[in-house]
Amino acid sequence: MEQRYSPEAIEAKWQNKWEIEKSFKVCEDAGKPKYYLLEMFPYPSGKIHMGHVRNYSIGDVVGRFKRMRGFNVLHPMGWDAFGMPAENAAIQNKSHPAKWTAENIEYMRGQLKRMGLSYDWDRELATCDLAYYRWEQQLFLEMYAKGLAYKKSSFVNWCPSCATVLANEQVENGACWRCDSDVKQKELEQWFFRITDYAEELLEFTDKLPGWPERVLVMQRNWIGKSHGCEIDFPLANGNGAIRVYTTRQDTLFGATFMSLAPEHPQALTLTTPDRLSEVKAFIEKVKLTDKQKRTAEDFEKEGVFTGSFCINPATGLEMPVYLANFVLTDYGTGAVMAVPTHDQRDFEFARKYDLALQVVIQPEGERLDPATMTAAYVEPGIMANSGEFDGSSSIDAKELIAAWLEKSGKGKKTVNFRLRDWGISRQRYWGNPIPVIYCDSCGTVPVPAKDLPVVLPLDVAFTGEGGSPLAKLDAFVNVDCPVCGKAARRETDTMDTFVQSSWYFLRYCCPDFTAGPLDRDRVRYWMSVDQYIGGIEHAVLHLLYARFFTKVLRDLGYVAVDEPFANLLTQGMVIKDGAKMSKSKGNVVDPNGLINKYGADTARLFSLFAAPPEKDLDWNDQGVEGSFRFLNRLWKLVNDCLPLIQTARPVDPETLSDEARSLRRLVHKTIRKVSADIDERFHFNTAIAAIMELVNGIQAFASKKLPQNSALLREALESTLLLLYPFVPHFCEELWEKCGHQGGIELVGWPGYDPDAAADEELLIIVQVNGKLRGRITVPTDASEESVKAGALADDKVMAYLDGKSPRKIIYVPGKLLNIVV
RNA sequence: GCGGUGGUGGCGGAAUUGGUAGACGCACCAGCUUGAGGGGCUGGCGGGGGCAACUUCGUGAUGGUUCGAGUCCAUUCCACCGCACCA
Repeated sequence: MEQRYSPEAIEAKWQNKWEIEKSFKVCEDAGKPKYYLLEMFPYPSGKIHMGHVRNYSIGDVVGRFKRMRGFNVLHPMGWDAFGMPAENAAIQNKSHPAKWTAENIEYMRGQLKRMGLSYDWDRELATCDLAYYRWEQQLFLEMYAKGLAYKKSSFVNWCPSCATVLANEQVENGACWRCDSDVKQKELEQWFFRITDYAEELLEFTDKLPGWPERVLVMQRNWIGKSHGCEIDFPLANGNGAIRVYTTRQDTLFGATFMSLAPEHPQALTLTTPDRLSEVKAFIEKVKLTDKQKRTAEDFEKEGVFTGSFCINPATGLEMPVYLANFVLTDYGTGAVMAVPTHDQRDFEFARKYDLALQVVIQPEGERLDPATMTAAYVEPGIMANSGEFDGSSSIDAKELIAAWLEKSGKGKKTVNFRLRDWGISRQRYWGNPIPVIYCDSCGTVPVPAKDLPVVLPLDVAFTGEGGSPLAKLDAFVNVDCPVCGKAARRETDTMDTFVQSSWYFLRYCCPDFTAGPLDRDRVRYWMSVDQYIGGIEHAVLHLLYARFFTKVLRDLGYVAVDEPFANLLTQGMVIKDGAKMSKSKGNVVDPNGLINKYGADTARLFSLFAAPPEKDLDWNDQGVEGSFRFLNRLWKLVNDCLPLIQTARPVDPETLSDEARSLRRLVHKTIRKVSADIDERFHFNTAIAAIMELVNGIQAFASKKLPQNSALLREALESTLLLLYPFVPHFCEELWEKCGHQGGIELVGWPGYDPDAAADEELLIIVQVNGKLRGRITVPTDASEESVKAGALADDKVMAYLDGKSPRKIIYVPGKLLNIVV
């Protein structure tokens, strides 16, 4: 009779059943509320790690809970399958990225299935499948037609190790986000997505995403980097044109005494006088060779070179020497800065070094700055000085006044500037989605006509590891007739950034089998937006910004009806062990396979959910895993011991219960109430599990008492426990549920409701304080009046001792909770 | 420097609206069970004092508001994360 808890057999049994019956397959159903639940899809790197276990365990609790609650839950899974590691592995193993990727997917799919995750596997997709990326090519061409995809020559971030371009978002501390090599600057013709067209809306909607963590929104706002300022033209002294600057400090205009240009500024060389040419060229070369990270560090020595030219301050009419300066960034504002050494620290240091003029135009209140004795720039607000008609007003007002004066006089205009740059998507790599474009000597850049799509990524390619894209060496791919004029032309050999694929995969999940276009508008309309998205914080800017951009573009192309893709975002914490993030290099990884082999998937899931709330870092602890396993064993034994009682039990009759029995039943219904709220409202799975553990402790204590056993109550208590625990440990609960004599599975039963009467307290514990300190506890009937509670408290021996004969000055009563006697 | 998050027992963490600080679990200690190991069961477990009932202190620090503060306010220290020469 007694049977040990053996997860291996149980888990295989239920996983098999779910697979055969396609238990989690969904389609659109107008009769049910929909719930789109999504976890960030993995890169098929080889095998899953603990971060995946945690991410997908969190998701699965939500999915199973929502299904029990009657929602039509879309819960898909797929593979972010293009990318560099596949190519690198292919070079190393003399294999093929397609083979490596397919094998990894095969293996990792098996691992996910062993975790018992409730995905609709019929919707599985891999971004490297033609059935996926072909539609992305169509979307690219639609974006090209609208001017949202374009090509330009620019200085780009170049990773020499990966031999490819990186987006700004993929450069971390001047190094490649993937391989950590130093990133160099290189001038290349590149494809871009015009994300800057959406900068304003992307920013605006960060205030309309209440379901997102504040820090992610803040990071996105900072990344977009909107600022208000002015563009001002400084005429050249020789009368040949002007230099345009961007500034947010137009209030300091009268104090601008020289001009600083980025070394890459297009006017840098044309402004250089012949006598200065060799020195300027040497400076530009030097800056280009400097590592960008070092160059943009705050403490990097400010250096520059005089071009020999002068421009005119449009406010003062004074001549200003034009310098090139290493700290001026070419891709922010206009790449030219009006230098105000008295009120900007960088300009101050620069002016001191090159002995340039200083003019104070903002005086702190009650103080007079003297340029001769200043040791640092004064950057705070103050009173305007040396600024003509603006003298005497506050510098805060002067910002507006001078902006208005510039506009009126035609010398400048108010403008808004963004830090966000367009998204460079060209990658000089093979394992990606080919950019569907042809170059013709006569016709220029020609998009591949719709009838010729898709551009299939050829598989018969050699992986030598020598520089350059393998595609460029494949004549059969490169050489093509121009679709316009028919003459010999060349294909684009760059592929798209893998972040393009992950920018719309969640839309394709709505209709993965659709063959008439990228998206089935009706099905997308039914499912979108994603109700809950769950993933790592590392994508706070990259993926989550690109996906928002794509959703807005696809909305404007008529494919989707929503403004934002993800209504609620949960960023789960990292998995930590021995004080550091789990990683191969630290040698502190716990292999999910070993864990599942030893304890089963249910224990792995339970511990990863119990040890910390989802958004916090999880401190991995092998002994803690033992504790979770122990709990399941204890419950297993308890249910099995009670089976004979359960199987013959009738429904509970509240009228016949003893005091102990009513008390246990109260615990059952209170626990249902708490667990429901913890899962649904707060995603606090750790406290939900703790409450269930308390319930099990209570049931066990009751069952072990030598009381006449109440089979009806035990049945209600244990079966409620199984229902509550099901989202966390589904195999375990299904198995015991079946043993209790039920057929058809737990999800059909639905989430248990609680009986308010059964959960209601019969008497109340009132905390009695004297002067705010705990001095006694009294129990009173639930309907006790304030007067009777006060009388009861004052009559309490301990309370009386503390009152020491003094009469209360004031008595505060919090109904049903607490009484504070002030003396 | 700017922004965000956090600081509670030996450890992970509870305390949802300002109302019993330390739920639940881990580790540890004692006892029972078992041939031993393992496992299981029972009890204890913030610091100081006391045989004990009990008492006193205690949520990074300092001050404040309040009958009452882990929770609110001010100042401050520390840790982690993100951004950072952005004109």
